[in-house]
Amino acid sequence: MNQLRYWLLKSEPGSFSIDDLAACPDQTTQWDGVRNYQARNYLRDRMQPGDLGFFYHSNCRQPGIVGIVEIRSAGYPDPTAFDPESPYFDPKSRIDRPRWFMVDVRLVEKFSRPVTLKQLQQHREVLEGLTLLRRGHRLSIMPVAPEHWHFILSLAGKL
DNA sequence: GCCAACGTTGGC
DNA sequence: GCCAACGTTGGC
Repeated sequence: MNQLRYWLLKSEPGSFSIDDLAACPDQTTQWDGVRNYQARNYLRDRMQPGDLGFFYHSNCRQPGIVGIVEIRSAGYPDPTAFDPESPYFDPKSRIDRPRWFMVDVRLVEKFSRPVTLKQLQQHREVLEGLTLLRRGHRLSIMPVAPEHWHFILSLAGKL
């Protein structure tokens, strides 16, 4: 078994919030629709069942980390790319040569007290190198260093 | 392979 | 709604 990793997964609560995840059967969903190559590489090559991730709400009134999810599968081809009816359809992704990947994600817990982006920014020194805090970052899937993971957990009152 | 134009992201 | 930052596209 490889070392488990930590992640941060962004979602716009207007389209899919942590409450939406909580409402899913088995509190599990397919994390589909990722259309960025770097994020794709993480999904396809790095994520493994048992990894944990922060669920981050972006592009909303109060951006921040709202809970924890568990990665429940390795990466596998994202079928929405093959579906002409899907907003995520990509004709360049073919069944025999899939371009986009996804994983299954299950809710572990929703924080009673989210860790806001503002809070994270107040600890720039400790969180040095956290991709989320880098200027102009746009990755929707990013790795989180173990020390950052634990520090953020402490901000959430979980340690 | 360069690079300008364009579309998207996402905090504010 | 603004706009800076970024990724992608496509002409050359």
